[in-house]
Amino acid sequence: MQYFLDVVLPIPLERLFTYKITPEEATFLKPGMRVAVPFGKSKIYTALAYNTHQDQPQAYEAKEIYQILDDVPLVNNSQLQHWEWIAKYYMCTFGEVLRSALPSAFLLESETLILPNKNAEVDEMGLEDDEFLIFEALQHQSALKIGEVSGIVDKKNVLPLVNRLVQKGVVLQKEELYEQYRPKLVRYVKLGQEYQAEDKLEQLLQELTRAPKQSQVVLSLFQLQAVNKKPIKVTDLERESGTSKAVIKALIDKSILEEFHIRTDRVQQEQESSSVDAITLNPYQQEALEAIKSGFSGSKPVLLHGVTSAGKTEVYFKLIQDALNQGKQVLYLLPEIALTSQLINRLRHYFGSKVSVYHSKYSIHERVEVWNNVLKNAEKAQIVIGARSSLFLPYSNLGLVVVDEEHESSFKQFDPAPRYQARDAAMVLANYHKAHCLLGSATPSIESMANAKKGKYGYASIAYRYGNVLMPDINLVDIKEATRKKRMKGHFSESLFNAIMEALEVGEQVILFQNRRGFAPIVECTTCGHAAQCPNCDVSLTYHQHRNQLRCHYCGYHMALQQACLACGSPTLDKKGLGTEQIQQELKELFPEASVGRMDLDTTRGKYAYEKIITAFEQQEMDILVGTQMVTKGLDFRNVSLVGIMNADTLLNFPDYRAHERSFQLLTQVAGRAGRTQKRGKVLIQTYNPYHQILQQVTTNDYDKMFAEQYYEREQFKYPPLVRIIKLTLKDKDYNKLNEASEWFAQSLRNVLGQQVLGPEYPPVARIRRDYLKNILVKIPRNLPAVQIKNSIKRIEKSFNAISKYKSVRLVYNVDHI
DNA sequence: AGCACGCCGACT
DNA sequence: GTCGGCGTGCTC
Repeated sequence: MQYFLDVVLPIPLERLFTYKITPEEATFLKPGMRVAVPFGKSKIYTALAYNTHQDQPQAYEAKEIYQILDDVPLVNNSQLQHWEWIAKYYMCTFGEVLRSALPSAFLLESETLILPNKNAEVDEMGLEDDEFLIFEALQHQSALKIGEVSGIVDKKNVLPLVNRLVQKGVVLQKEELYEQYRPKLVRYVKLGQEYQAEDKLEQLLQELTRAPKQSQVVLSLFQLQAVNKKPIKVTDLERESGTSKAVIKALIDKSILEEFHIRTDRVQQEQESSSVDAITLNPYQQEALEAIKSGFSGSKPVLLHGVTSAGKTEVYFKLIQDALNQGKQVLYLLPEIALTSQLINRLRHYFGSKVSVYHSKYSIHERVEVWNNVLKNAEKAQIVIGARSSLFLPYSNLGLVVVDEEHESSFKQFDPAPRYQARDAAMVLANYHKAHCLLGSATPSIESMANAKKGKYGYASIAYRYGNVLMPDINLVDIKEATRKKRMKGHFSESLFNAIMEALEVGEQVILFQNRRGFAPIVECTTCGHAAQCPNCDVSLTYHQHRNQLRCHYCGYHMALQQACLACGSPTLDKKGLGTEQIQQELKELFPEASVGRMDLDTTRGKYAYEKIITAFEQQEMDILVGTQMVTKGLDFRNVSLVGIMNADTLLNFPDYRAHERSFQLLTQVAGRAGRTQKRGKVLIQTYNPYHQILQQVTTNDYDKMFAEQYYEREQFKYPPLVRIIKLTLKDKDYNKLNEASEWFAQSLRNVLGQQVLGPEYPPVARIRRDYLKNILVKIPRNLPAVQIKNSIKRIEKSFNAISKYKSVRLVYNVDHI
């Protein structure tokens, strides 16, 4: 009897692939195990076993699998179910979900190796120059990778060359599968067998009198051993003895020391479960907790709406404790930028070693370890705190999902597929596990609040800040007026300037928010009006001062700043607009005594860059911190008394139906950084438009009014949450082809779906990386079945793909596009 | 997505 | 004349 295995490959192809397996393999294989399979001409890929069966494929001869990679499933059934839901709902393939869900170290791919053919007589004279180069290289090296061959002959495409060599019998080809994950081994040393006995020490030191460094090492080893009985790390010994690895190596070579390795987790938990004082809630928090629990008992997700600094975290902690007491796992989701060590430390403080962290700044190895711990339901992974990808971990026993900063738009993955909304996917996940789900925010998203009002979610609120701290005092500064009266110092109004001065005088810190990185967005010629454009995208280049460069924020293109205008040659270049860099520089001139830090994408690259800035600011090494969105999240700085928003209008004028909602959220969140202790914090918002309703709502902290107004507008103009939106983006290098293709697509959609189809329209940036873009929006009324409409769209896509002239046009779906 | 195959411009 | 550009088609 012949058995077959259907697998999912981590590629954007809709269908499963079928491989031949033996009866033994059929018994052994379970869904969710990884298998290595040959795919295409020569490659070996990692695939996920989906199901086994006996239906022989008719149209082709199935290949055999190459190898089974797991003893037990790496992915459990509820994950498979959940991933399938994501693929369906967000209109992408299972393979795409798989690719982003599994840590990359689990997805091995083969690499072609070139080996010398030992058995062949090689006619050296019959070889071309480049063939000879490879032949010679293989006399010294046992194998070459394709990339290395490429380097030796300095060519890009070396496959014809390799094929010629194979034909001439000079080399052999082999596909090697690399295991990317290696357990971390720590090197330890102990005294060699012969020297274990007490009395040998003296003799040993005697022997080493002529090697002072070596005897120092031996002495240090004894000292370390005396302090505790644990094994001694080579690194510790090196430090303690003040010598080098070479000295220790010499002792190992002499067999005086013996080395050994112990496998350790990269993900270290320093703190042991500590018996910390129980969390005590104030009456407001207690009330919220009761409300949440009553929502949970009705099996509803609950929205916790607590003002900034209300102490939502303590409420979460209580609920986490409850879940742990029931022996359940907890997932605590946060947007990437809010995952600070401040919070992680607090969590570890209460829950000790039960906490695991999972996010993109962790290495692939660390992610593998967290994955395995969750899979084992290990003690140290009872609580997972992480960014959106942590909802893909192999939970078996989830009791609580907390989504903090629920309103954050970064929960929606933008690129690549799956373009999922982690908050929504987390609720679905919670549902599969029959777990409780809590959404928390100081400024809930319109859709979550709408769900709460409809009774679909439970609702709890905390209206007062923790410890009776007052809400910050928020004031608007009219910079139109100030500019007219010439009362501006650079980009600072007099009021903001004075407020900064006052804060600095009493030794308090200031945060300034400017939602744009770089120095000045545009460098424009005042003679001819020309501004340098990106050659690949339809945007002006942004000037970055620290490198004196013009950069494109879409494709990364950069060039040196020109001395004269590229169009007319006159040197009258003027910097327009405002970025964080420029603010920083102006501050240095206005407040020469103050130390000014900057936090944006450019200064927070690298694993610890972000932490460093925060720590420096926390420890008051900086007086003023200038930053983009990053400064709005989850940071708790005690000494900040003033928050300034350089220009609120850039936020409000964003061309997007969510601009107002988002402005309110952002401004309220930054404002919340001010005055987290007894003294009332001060917030100054500079704007050209002080009568804007959103700014009024921010100053009066009137969420309800904001919600009512925005909800009304969404109703009027048919936007979420009243409709669902699917955005289709078509891309092509050819402008005319794209236009034609998108008209075709939009028309076909209209034929089926009628007036719910908008566009095609160019997005604000109509060309990115040499591709022209066009968007089509499909609005689905809440009362219509989304599944059917998605199927209709998929059908139209099929017909579209059958039109050969549109072959090159790429199509991207974005479901629930923000 | 990769990757091979296949057909056209710019260069040793 | 070849090298290498990317358009097109296929992957069990």
